[in-house]
Amino acid sequence: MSEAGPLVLVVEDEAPLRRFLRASLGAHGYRVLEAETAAQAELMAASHNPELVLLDLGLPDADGIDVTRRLREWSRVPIIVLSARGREDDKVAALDAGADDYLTKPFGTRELLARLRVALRRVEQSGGASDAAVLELGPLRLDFARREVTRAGTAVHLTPIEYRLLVLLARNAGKVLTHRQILKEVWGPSYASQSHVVRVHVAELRKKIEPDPARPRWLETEPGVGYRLRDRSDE
Amino acid sequence: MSEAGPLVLVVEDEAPLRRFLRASLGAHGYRVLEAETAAQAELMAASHNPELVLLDLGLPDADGIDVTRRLREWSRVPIIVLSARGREDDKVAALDAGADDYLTKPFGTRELLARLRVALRRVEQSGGASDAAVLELGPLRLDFARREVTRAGTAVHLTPIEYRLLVLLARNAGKVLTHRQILKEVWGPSYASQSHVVRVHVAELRKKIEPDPARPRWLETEPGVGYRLRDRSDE
DNA sequence: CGTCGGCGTCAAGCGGGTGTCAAGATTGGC
DNA sequence: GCCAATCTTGACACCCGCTTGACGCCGACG
Repeated sequence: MSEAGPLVLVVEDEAPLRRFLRASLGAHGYRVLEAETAAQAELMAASHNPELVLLDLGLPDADGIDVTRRLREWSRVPIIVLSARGREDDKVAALDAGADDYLTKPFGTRELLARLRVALRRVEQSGGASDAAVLELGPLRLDFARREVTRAGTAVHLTPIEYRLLVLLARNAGKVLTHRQILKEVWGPSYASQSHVVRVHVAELRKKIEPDPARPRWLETEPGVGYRLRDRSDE
Repeated sequence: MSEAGPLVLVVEDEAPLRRFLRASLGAHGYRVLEAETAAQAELMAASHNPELVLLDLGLPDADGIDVTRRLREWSRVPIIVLSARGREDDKVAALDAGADDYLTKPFGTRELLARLRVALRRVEQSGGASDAAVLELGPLRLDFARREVTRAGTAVHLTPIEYRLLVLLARNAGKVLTHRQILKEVWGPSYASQSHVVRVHVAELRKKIEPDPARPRWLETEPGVGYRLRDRSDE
């Protein structure tokens, strides 16, 4: 049950402190990413999408406050600033730039970990409100948070597999998905090549979302390849 | 544009500091509520539903950490703790009890205001996910502060687990919560995959809040996924 | 013109998830 | 230490939904 803990990006140029943070966080189950410069930090934040950033203000190549501001242009990841500077102006500047917390060195490990938990606790309970909550395709409407599908305003009841199938197709609307892709995503990697199951469930799905299931207008068959959910209405 | 600012509840027993906070906050556009004791604080939090709480740890009638914990049983309002105690253990205890920030006296006004802005900024962009003191869903009415549930006007007695279960579902009304989510929130992270317990308690809950428990209209099950509490009354 | 392979449809059977009840186990109050 | 309330655990029946197989249709191709 020891699954991977939250991913934390540590931005710190001094090697000893960096090592210390890596050890402390690692010992408490966090996965740690490290960056030594502002440039590195932004790259890693963009590519690895960490769940929290520990940011030292005293970086060699840029001011930490600028790093905070630039991160905030596209990300809401919690940022905890670590700094040797204890001046009130520095704190205010960092916090107003978008930081979530500010610790002055030297700080206690237990306090750092507690403030880390606070930041992570918050993103958790605010939930995944960020990812696209609702998708509209012609008369179809998928509400992922509610796990609810409506067609022309009326609710449609879908079984678990039908729902997963429709979500997969809708997320790739317009694109053709092969039988193999569909099996892998909906049924799991172990189901090798039983495309018959797919056909049956596609038929069920068509009965529920197509005006005339015998002549599909939305969920089209690409013979020999797979299926596609149209994203445009007209021909 | 100068509408009434955010409502802040100041919990502080020393009159001079209380006056100072009132003045500082008032000067920056905040509306200020004041409480001198833990008992007062809880009452005012429940009745006025402030957008932030400034909490002194050293209250005459109760420990501030207990106040935090009790507030967290029904509210997610940001709590910033002010304390003369600078010991790391105190900070960790307060933060883990549910506080969002911890300032050691003496603190600078500008830093306090900055940390206040951070806390308020967060609730703002998280989009106010149902965070009221009392919630109404069809015939159901949940009073979080009083820990009281009524259905069609008559009080309903709920066991601790039933109550936590209902609160969780109500806070996410309309959304589907998976068995795993429910277990983690109500029973704790250690309970891995014992969805059987959930079923039993959902059944108990239905007996108490559903008109016809055999045919659930509000607490619906999403087969293979989890449960959902309806927020819309219609069919 | 016949055959073959891919696709859609239907029905049957089975398995797993769900609801329900009741018997222990546990807790807390007096 | 006992009683009441509550939570857990197990057993069991039910039912929905998934799978599987059979069959017909249609176009491709020899």
